Amino acid sequence: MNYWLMKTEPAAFSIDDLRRAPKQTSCWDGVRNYQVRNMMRDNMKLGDQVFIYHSSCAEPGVAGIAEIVREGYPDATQFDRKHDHYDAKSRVDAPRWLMVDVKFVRRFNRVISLDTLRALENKALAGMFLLRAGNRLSITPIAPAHWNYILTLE
DNA sequence: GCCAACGTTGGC
DNA sequence: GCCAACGTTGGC
Repeated sequence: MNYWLMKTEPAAFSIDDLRRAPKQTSCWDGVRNYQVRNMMRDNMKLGDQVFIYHSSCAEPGVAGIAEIVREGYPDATQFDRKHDHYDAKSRVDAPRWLMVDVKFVRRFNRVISLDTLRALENKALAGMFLLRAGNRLSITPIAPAHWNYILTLE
């Protein structure tokens, strides 16, 4: 099993929105980065566990856990002319962008803040992808040891 | 709102 | 294939 971290802006879609969604499940659309697309296509598997990370908000950090319940399939928004994520260069018979479905697992009792994670970047969380300078990927892999350590921070 | 980082685009 | 311009991300 693999572990991931997926970023979302809580003003747009938060861990609570996922908890309240039908079947507590949502597609994860809008990815328009090839590295992230490739991870969705090649590496994200059913049952993989995901940290839901809140970005661009008062307290950026890990807010809870979700699970992959459907592997990569075409992101419908790429073909919707009225949608912000419309991609005129993508073709229905050769979709450029994928999404996965995620299901709510649980919300943390408190957000494990970016500050908290940063304080450990040269210690228990050395090499964590999220903490690398300039990292802007909306989905990053998490090492199992880091996953387990972060759980102890709750 | 600023700005550093860095991915993407497109002219050459 | 190079690289300047441009757009986006996301913390602050």
